[in-house]
Amino acid sequence: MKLSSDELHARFRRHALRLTRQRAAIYSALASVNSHPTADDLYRTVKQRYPMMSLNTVYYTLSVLCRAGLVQEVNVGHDVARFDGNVTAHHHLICVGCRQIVDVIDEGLNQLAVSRGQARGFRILGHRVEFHGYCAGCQRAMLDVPPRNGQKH
Amino acid sequence: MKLSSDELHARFRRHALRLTRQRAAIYSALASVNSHPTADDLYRTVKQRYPMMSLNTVYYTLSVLCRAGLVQEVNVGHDVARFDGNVTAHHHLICVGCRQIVDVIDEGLNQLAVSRGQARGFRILGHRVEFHGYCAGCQRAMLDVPPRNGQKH
DNA sequence: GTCATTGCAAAGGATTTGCAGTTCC
DNA sequence: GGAACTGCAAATCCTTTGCAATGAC
Repeated sequence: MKLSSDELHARFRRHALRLTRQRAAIYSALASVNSHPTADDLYRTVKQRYPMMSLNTVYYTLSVLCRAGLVQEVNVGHDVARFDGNVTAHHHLICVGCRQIVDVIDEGLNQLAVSRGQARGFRILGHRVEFHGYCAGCQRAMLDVPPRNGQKH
Repeated sequence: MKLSSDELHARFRRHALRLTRQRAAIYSALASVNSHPTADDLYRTVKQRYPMMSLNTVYYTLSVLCRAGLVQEVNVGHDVARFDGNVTAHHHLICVGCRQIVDVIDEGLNQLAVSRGQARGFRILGHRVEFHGYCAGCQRAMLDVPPRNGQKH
């Protein structure tokens, strides 16, 4: 959903972050979408309104926002980094066909813990669950076009 | 643990993979260790016995083994890829300090499922759970040296 | 006014690709 | 014998870094 200007200012102030036009644009774009875009996706989106925006700034801003906890980085394999403006507890469904990422909200998954015996003295800060599979669209596509060998994923 | 030559041949044959000296060395090195090495770690290990080994071959071999299911790629953030010769169901404990990865064997975690309502038509193939935290060693180190600001992670 | 942030260009580094020679099945 | 694998070098691509100019607080 769209973020109000007041809310935006409040969030940045709460985390003691300077609010620049670029940051507002990048964070708003990310927070208003649930598609887990890459840095480059965000760059292209934001550049439409701020043509002087540099990709570097997108990366730098995302790293600042990540560190502040306003944004989360999501990993799908070792390809490009993808970002998530939703920092409430949730997990992900990942399509190994088209790489789309869908949020999973499930209180049970939020409560997972490692047994004492397995924890090996770790102090656990959090956890992530990723489900891998084929989304509805990719399943349909596989029915239409029979699978080939050597297909990546 | 060390892998017998017979078992090695059997595994490769079972997956219809050609067994070369390089592949034997790479796979043995990975299967006999539980430290989740990078491609470069494996390269350096294996190069000691096979000095002509190329890093490219390590990458190529790992990709073949991954696709065959003899090896698993593990992601820790978006830095280097790390590999796991243990392909039985298990999950990971990841130290955000020193980046070490420790296996978690827990039947409960293996049984996780997404509720029908959340699955959005996905056909789930598998899932992974990552616990993030500080290992015992990093906790001790933090006590000795008080934390600084701006510390990555 | 000060210091973080920005934009540009260039560097860095993990991984992939092209290709000729070699080797396994 | 032929397809797959290997090694070398070069290319690719995401991300980071250096640095001077700018702008937020």
